[in-house]
Amino acid sequence: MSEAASVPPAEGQEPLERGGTRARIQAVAVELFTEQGYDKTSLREIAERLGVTKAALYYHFKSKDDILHSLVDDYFGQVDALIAWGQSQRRTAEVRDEILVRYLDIVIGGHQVYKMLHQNQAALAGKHVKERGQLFRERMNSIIDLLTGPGASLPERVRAAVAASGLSIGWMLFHDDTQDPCELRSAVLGVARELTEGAGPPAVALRPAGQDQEPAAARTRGSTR
Amino acid sequence: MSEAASVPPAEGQEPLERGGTRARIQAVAVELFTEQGYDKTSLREIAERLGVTKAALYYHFKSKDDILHSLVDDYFGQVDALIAWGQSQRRTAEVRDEILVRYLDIVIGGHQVYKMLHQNQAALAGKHVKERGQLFRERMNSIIDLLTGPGASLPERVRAAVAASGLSIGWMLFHDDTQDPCELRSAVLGVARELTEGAGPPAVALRPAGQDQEPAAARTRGSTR
DNA sequence: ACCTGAACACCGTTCAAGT
DNA sequence: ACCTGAACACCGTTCAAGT
Repeated sequence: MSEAASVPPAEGQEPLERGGTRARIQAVAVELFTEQGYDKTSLREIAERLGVTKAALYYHFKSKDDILHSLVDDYFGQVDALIAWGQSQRRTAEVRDEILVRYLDIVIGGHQVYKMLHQNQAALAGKHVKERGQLFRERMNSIIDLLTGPGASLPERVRAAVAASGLSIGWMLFHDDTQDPCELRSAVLGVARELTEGAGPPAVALRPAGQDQEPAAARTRGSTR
Repeated sequence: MSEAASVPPAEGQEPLERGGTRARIQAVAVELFTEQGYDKTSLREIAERLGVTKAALYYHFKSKDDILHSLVDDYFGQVDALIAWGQSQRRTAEVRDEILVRYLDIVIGGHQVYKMLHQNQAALAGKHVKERGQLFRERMNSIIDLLTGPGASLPERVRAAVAASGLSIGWMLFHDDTQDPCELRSAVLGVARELTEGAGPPAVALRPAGQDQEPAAARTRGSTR
């Protein structure tokens, strides 16, 4: 049932768990947090489903909050890696497009966790509003910077914000209803691309002026297929 | 401090509150729910801030959940009214634009409550997932229908979804940082308009073909100023 | 190393009782 | 009509103790 792959996974900063109880706790937690919400899920429920006592959970995690944050770290770690990658690249249209694609794939891959996080934003915001609570906002601002450049105007930044958050919103909104995820991926990506193309540092005209035939019509409808 | 207007407000379906204790509870609740989150806010805190006991709150509301839902009803009532209005109108480009404007103004007017609801989505999803929990999704689907028409393709529906949710996301994301809300309103609205123009039932060409000068350039950048 | 049993303060909710 | 005081089951957390 909860058998790991035959080759042991590369050891991260977490101590390697042999019995896998820690991972089983995470799996049950992400399921219940998504179904019922973080605060409505009690540690007793998690413990009962695993056949242990409440107190046993405290051997593996410092607190209930710590379980949630172990999940958060996994997800935002991917986003942070993407942002770091983007910051190391030159600011070209190709890189900006690649950021959209990679960000969408992170959202798609972490669909379950992302949905859970999105529903439980309040639980992420601790009383000490120093680091937490602004998790989404911080990342979004970094992504906006990558998509526009530092000195962009407000309308340009709004376009980038709607493009990036539109990827996740669009995916989450239609994912449960669609029977063709591939088509949805293309549609969502198409909208985001449309909002970001022509963004970035003010470029000189690339094509010699003169033959601007049918420039609007081709962009208006989603021609991703 | 908490003095009502001199002219008594029109009586709704709620029993008219003379002392205004009920309204005071709502005001304190919306504040604390936004700051700390629904689940992290205890009834004791609300009661203490009002100088009453916990049990006193149960005279005005059936439960803690009931306080939250009284706030929800106020907000979604406005959205439902907009949707009903939209459904009674003809499906023209003007009506679709008016829907965007009115929806944005609802978001702006209910900024505080909207932010609170968005952060506490998990609290809204009861265990009985019949009516609740899908509050946002239901409304969004109705708005998408109004902006596109029933037989729209997936890319068209995604465009409308990103446009509508972009209004609220864009507003929430930049509102705290901007010092010119009017400029932000224009920028956000501009992006949404760009995503919805050309939507709706397949229209015949409105202008006689022939003089399509510079159609794309003016639309590409936000020319709201 | 991994888990239990019992205790702690706090939570939402109820209800008889007061004015 | 409006509110209190005391009780209820449940929650997250701790900790000495077991293997």
